[in-house]
Amino acid sequence: MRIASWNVNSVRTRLDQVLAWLEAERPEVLCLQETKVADELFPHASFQALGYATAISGQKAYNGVAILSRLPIEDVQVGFTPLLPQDPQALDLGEQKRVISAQIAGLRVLNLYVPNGSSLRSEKYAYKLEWLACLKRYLQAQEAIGEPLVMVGDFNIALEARDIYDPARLTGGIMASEPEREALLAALGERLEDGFRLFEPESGHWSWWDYRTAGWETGRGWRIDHIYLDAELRDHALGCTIDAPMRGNPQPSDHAPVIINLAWPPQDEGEDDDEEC
DNA sequence: ATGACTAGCACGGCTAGA
Repeated sequence: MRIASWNVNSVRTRLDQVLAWLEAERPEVLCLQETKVADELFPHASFQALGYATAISGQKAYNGVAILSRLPIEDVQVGFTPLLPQDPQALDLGEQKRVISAQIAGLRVLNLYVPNGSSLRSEKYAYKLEWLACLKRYLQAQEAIGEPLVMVGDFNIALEARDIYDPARLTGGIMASEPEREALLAALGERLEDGFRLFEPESGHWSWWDYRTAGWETGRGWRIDHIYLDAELRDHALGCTIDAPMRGNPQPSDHAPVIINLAWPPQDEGEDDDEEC
């Protein structure tokens, strides 16, 4: 099965592009970030017409996440609070709609829109670090449950020099500062690893290009959209790609889709695979 | 050093993104 992640920068503005991409690619699951729409205005019917069930957590104008799936969606959870019921910060952070998860094909699919942080001196940067600290607690609680985990989203962090077009200039700034990198690494722990880096060690692969600097036209990008796998799912990973050409569309999102291909559900490895003659 | 461009809200010029 294939699971994709795409920050669409408004699901309504991008609706035709998202529908066309779904028809062309037919992933089992697509996780959206920055849907920028209140739940009552989410375009459920357009996705259902293509065979995708929807689970959403949105708000007016900002943020918003959604899971679209051709496989049945079960046990949808919104925000951090379902796994951190006694955590007051988890409740406060839930005002911004950035977290949704669901059980699909026996997997826990967790879709995140990590705060950007704006600049290192901004209150939003402190919020980003608090949010990541809460994510760490959340993932510890999730690990205790024992479901296989795929964690996707817009992380708004480039973890390494090879994830930025000009690391010499940009390292240390927003999306590439040591505190936010450490906070994300602490949340990942020993458990979660970047699916893209299982297959591609080289630099030059980006998932976001700035509108303002004509980043796409000049090849200046960042790899800030990630798909993380636990050890069990790493054993089933077949490939991970970024559909960069989508950034070259007319009126594009500033992000491109990232797709992981998993050999899941696991096939029986026993001897009862005898075929009919 | 700063801004660029895009989207939402609402219809003028902000906020926010990254």
